[in-house]
Amino acid sequence: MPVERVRRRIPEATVARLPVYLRILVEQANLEVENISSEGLAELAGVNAAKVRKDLSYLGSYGTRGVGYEVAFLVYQIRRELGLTHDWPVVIVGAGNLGQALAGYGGFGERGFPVAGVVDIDPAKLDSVIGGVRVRHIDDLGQIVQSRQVSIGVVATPPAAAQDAADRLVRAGVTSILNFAPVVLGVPHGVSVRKVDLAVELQILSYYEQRRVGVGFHAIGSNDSGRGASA
Amino acid sequence: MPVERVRRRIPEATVARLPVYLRILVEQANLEVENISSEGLAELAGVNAAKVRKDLSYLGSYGTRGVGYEVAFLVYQIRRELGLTHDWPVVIVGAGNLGQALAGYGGFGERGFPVAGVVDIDPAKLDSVIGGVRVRHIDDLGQIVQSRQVSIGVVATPPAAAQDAADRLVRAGVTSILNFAPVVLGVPHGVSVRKVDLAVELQILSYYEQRRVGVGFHAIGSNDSGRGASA
DNA sequence: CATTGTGAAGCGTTTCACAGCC
DNA sequence: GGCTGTGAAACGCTTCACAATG
Repeated sequence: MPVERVRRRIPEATVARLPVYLRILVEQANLEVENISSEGLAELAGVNAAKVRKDLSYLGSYGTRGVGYEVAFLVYQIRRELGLTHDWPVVIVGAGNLGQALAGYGGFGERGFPVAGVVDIDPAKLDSVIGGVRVRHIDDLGQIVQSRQVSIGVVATPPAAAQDAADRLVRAGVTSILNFAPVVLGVPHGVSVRKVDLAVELQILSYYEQRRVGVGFHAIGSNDSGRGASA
Repeated sequence: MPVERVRRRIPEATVARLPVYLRILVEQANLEVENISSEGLAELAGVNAAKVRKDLSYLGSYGTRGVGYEVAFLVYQIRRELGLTHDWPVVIVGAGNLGQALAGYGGFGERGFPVAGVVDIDPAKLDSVIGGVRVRHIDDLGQIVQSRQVSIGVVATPPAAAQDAADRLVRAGVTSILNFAPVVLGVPHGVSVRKVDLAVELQILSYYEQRRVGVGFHAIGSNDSGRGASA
């Protein structure tokens, strides 16, 4: 067992940006870029350089004054901090339109989140194969979670079934949920939930779109990760 | 022409929550609930009652002390404020896995965002019909945007094509973009962008999941809209 | 001497607490 | 009496500005 050292508490807003930095740094590494300044990374991430420096400072002092940050090293540090040193198998509940698209989308596994299973409550959907995974009955959830050590579940059901899906996931032992259903999930204390809600996103855009009429401007923040309007 | 009255500036964080309140209020209206207190709405939305009151106060003083808020009236006011009094046709760029799922997902149109068109650059994808809409070539974008008065575009392309998609959308006259590609889009000042990035969401969950090991607790915020861990 | 790392100021959001009102 | 509306306090995040430094 490796000894866990004391972990600094990283602000939520920073945690939400680290994945963005990570993606950019990996791209830069592929382009054989060895060093990057806070200024350079900020540009690519669409944020302010001071923010980049502050964010990275939570990981430790890994930059070199006058030079910048070593790309490969930063990639390593961010991966470690985000817990991306190993895979996190996920289980998808709901084999409808969205569940299928998610399971079929290869990017999941590539990025360290292999689909350990797809389950549905509808017998008609069973045994079809999506993205190389056979759809199983929701009653198999516990077994899948146990055997594959799943700790992240994805709710891709219709709204009416979402709370039940979440309850089942929690009962099966899942402690993080990514919710695509337009429903506020109730989960026990200690379970993390993040939601992705298309209608909400569009309605937010609608608000700024409406304001645009007769006004000349608008800047718009976004999902924690600070992307907005930009040039 | 209706006279536009002076519009209060609503904080971004509040704008992101209004769609959630709206959805809940519509549900309550369907359940024939006539009045709701800030406490009640807060419970259903998974937020604090004071926040609900402050949020709603930006719309005006529409509550009744000692009673609460009239559900139907609030629905109307939030709709108006969000610009949901008319439809906002959207155009989807990218007819791959995700683009198809989005176009096929009926919820779009129902919620006031009918799919005015789906375009792709790949000739092989043309003319297939998704969700009742025929896939057209990306060169038709301008024509679609013009004729259908589209101001919101959805980028559902692979990452490498996302910036080009955004550029084309902007050239066609779109002023709001919902981006599903894991890429930071550069857009001219005045164009709103919101992004939905599955990998980022999963990586954020990974962070808290990792922290969980050996610790006993965690609360986790989310996409501007304040859903977190709860009981 | 370019660039990091970081106190301190600034700003937006949340929460408290209570006066105001039905 | 119960619940809203809102100043004011508390909090967290962002940005500034500059000393530290390879």
